[in-house]
Amino acid sequence: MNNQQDGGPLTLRDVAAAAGVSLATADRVVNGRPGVSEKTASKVNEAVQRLGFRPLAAAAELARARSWRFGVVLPRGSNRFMLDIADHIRAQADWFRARRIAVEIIETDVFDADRLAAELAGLPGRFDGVAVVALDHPRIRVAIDDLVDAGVAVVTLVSDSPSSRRRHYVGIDNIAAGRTAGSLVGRFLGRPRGDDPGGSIGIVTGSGSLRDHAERRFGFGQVMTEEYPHLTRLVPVEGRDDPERNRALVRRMIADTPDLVAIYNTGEGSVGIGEALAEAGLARRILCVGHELTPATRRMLLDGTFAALVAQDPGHEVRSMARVLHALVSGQEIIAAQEHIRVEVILRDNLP
Amino acid sequence: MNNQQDGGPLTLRDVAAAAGVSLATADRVVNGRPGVSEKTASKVNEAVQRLGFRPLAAAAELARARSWRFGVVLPRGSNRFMLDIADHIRAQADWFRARRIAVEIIETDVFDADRLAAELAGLPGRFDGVAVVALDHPRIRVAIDDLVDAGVAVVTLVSDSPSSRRRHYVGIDNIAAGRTAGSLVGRFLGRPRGDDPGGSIGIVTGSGSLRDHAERRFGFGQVMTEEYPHLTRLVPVEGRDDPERNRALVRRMIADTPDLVAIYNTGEGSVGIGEALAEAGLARRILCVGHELTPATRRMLLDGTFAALVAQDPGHEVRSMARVLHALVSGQEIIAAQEHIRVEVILRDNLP
DNA sequence: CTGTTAGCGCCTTCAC
DNA sequence: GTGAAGGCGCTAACAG
Repeated sequence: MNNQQDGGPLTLRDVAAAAGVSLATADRVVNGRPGVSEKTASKVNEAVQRLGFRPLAAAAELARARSWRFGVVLPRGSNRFMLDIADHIRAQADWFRARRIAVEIIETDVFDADRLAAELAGLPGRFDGVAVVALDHPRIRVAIDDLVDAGVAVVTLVSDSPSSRRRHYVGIDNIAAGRTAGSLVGRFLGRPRGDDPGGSIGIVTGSGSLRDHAERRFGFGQVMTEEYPHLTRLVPVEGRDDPERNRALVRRMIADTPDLVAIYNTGEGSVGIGEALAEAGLARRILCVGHELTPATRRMLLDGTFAALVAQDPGHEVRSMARVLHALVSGQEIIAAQEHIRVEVILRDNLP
Repeated sequence: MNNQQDGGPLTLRDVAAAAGVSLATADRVVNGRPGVSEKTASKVNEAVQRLGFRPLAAAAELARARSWRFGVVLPRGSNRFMLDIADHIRAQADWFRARRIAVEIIETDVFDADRLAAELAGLPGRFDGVAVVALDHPRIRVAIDDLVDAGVAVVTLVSDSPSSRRRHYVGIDNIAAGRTAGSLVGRFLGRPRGDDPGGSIGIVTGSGSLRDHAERRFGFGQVMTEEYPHLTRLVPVEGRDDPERNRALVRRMIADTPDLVAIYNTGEGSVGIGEALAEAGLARRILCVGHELTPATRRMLLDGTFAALVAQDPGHEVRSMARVLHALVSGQEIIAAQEHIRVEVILRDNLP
């Protein structure tokens, strides 16, 4: 790491001197601004290379003296996970302030494409950067592309709109998340032995049309088909992430499925599943795997109702969103490796 | 988040004006420096509260114009995981440079307490902050405390010395990591059914005296005893994290243990275990759980030799170390929640 | 196309 | 105990 012959830290001024140009010219080259001849530019670049110059971020930030407005579009009301996202944004207030970033959380009906599209249409001019919990819907794609065309830096958050021209997606690979859930269920149930008939697996999902849930079901199904063909998957039931609905659905599932051995919930509202099982005296006897760490799922992990959770860290996601938007608006590079959001597996024993 | 009535961003100058003092005095109060009377201080503090002032990090950093020297003491030669740590430190070079931090990696024989203690004794004066992969040994405790007394900010990395006065430990809870491994092994093997005799579990460990490995064995044993008493744990064998030794040990283990059903490796060198199993035609038939994601363990996860890994993210650890040391030397607060290093579970399906 | 110059917001001598 | 003034390294007007 001893990569600089310390004769006092290297500044742009040193580079300018070494290249025989003025500070301003060196600055133009380093920041890729126009108005410099080919040869002067290469002289400066050569000096940058030779001296190993890197601009001091703090000084650049101070001198730029620009402030930014970011908007974060989240589903209104909503579930614990989204509330956590909002809380983490507020918890980052100092980070934002220290970078002259004003953040506004905009709550809207994300599940209604028209409403969401209309909301997005009103954003240019109000914000320099926008993070949105998106829908994979043609109207949303257009709305996002319009935002991008209006010069707004756009990233999707948690739920992607991959066909849009958003600059970045902050969230997990939901197919991988579903596969992970599938492997956990399959392995936890164990290999069939002797005359073991396998059994049925119930699938509770939020809605058939949400991309993230669909991807999870898809990944789950992949693993089940490939690796655990002796297990039967029931037709997914839709509880719209609502504990009450989930409870009713699971009650019926229990009644209708004598060989039920496991339940996979692709979304929120896991607590309803736990309640239905407890009522039937089946808690801990039927294997449950769900998503996201919340007070409710934490409790059910600790009491054994749920065996494992597949999760994404909302804190990481918010910090990543902040870094990425800031990098995008201020023209810095984003370090992909650092911004990868992991699919986490949480058992009772590695609860954070 | 609309917490500032924007009339242009708030600066220390505004606070000084509001409190009726000079910039310098306001600065002294805000940074808790001496030489201000009680009443002036409270006037300033009141203004800070009322206006909701937060200093702009970039300006502070620039004005401080101080540079720091950090040293990171790592085990010499060493395994893939430690090499990854070193690589991540080099990959953070820009981050460090942008904060005027010069980092030096110091390789030493961490496993020899005297050698390590001597190395640490030579550090004061050379560094403002030191991160060390420590040993839980009285001599190391003293060496760390001496460093702290010499005014050096010290954090332990990956392996702790909890009785020392190090300011922070950057690493995972190894008991939790061992428990997690235990739950994975227990659940993957499945509940005993009918006349199922359970089986034996081999334990491969680095050395009996390393604290992290001992803690992992302890956590693993806790879960086994509590939850899976039908499984027999063999006496741990010590392979010093060396693939060759591990291979020989596992060969013998296979020969001596007809009912071997699983192997848990608390440390490195998992590849030797995989090789021994492959030779015996037992790969994928004996359940393996190990630690840390490396090219070798990744391969064995993909081919099914290992069912799961319990891991810590070296990238997170290096970034956390950097943030914490920087915060310590520059007198900033550290956000505990953000610095918690997670015990990760990696399956084939959620490989990053 | 290139150079000069005045700050960005805070910290740190140095006087008072 | 308090204040005035210069500068940290870079950027962005403005001249030339």
